[in-house]
Amino acid sequence: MENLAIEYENLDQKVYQLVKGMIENRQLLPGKKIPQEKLAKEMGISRTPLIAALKFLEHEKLVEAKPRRGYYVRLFSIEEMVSIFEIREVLEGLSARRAAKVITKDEARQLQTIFQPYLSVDDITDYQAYSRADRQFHMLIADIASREFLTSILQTFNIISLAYQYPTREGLIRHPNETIHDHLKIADAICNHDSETAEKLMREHLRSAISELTKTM
Amino acid sequence: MENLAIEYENLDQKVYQLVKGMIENRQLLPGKKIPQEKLAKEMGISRTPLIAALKFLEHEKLVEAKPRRGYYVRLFSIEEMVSIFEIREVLEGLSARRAAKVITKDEARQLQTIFQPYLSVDDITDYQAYSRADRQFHMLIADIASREFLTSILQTFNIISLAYQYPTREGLIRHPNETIHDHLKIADAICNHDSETAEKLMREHLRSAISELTKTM
DNA sequence: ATTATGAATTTTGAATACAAAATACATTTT
DNA sequence: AAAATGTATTTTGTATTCAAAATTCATAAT
Repeated sequence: MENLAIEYENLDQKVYQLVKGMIENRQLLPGKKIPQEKLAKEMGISRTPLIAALKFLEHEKLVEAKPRRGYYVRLFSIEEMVSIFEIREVLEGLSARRAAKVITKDEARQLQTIFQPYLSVDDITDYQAYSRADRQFHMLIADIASREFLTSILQTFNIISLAYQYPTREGLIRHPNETIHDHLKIADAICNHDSETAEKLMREHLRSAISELTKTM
Repeated sequence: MENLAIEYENLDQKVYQLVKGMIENRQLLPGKKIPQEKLAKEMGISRTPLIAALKFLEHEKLVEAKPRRGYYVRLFSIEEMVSIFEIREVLEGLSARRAAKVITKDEARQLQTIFQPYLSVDDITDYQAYSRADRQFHMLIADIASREFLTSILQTFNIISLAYQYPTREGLIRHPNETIHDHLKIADAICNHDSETAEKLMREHLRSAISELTKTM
């Protein structure tokens, strides 16, 4: 009677992923209007599933709906960025704590790998690559934590994505030469199952971004 | 050139509020399918804006889309409830801290008013009314905090709403006779601008719900 | 030359349309 | 009677349509 259910799917999620990707790699720029007809044509679909995807993104605050005027890629003020990082502080602190409790050997290897390429470099200049690594790092920790969370509630907040909309240096607030140390220490704490330290370090890491931001206000 | 813009609006948000309300007052029950045609007719609109609203609710996890099968009101397992409360712990802790910093005289009065009716009662039996007060209390704190957050990022998570989907006693996990004291102390701390204590008490309050929940697992 | 006006064009919000899939119901088979 | 099958009905996902609103662009007025 109940389903060993074949799971079907609809276009919503695929289109959502695509558009989100376009925002993340700056094919769609903050502040710019999203051309519905054009985009839909490019993807070979009608406006209906595109609008569905935009609704998701609107809810994630990655996109803004201006009624009768269309959808725009969200552009954050410094003040809003501070809010985003305050929320990240507590949420990713929780992620780090939980990740430390449930991480597997394999995931630990993955986590350690991300910043491997930068260990021997003493001045990091490729911001784009480092920004990608940074995001990957924070996302992976959220993913690991979310496995045991059973729901993937944490990622749906998507607060991490918002953070990279900062207008300079590929969304990086502090210089890679500084943050690389934070990242390595956090990774160590998580891999050593030291949940208390992991939470503490992650919070401090994000708090540093906040002080940096408030300086520019 | 730029707008002192008249702000227009569309049906999405109104329909969203309506459907959300129906879920909150249990006119639509957890696990039950949402009858689109019927609902749309009742509201005097087409399915288009209703579906838009359901997409929002899906993203908030208040509703679940089963492709080719429709939308269902979300039913949470105990494990998922624990996750929800872990997230509430850190997020509402942050809210309480910020609220304590920015609360006005007027808002303080409002906050103190919510549990006024229960001060003289020594056995609270109207769970429905108390549940409403409880939600109002947590929401108000989030609102106050969000004013200074500039974006209303915090409420959009809507994690608070999820919490009341718990299947017994109108979504209340601990008995009102116990929680009333927590609430009064939290309100006091916030009204006295004691942000540290406010955060600590709010966290403890939610942590108690978590232990209660884990007992039943 | 800038600013204002207004028609022409494009875009939006929402209803409607419709094929494909799911569900409900009746009928037949075991 | 229970299970399986087939048919009718309903519902879903997506495209299409269309009026109302916004934008663009050309022209006229200051």
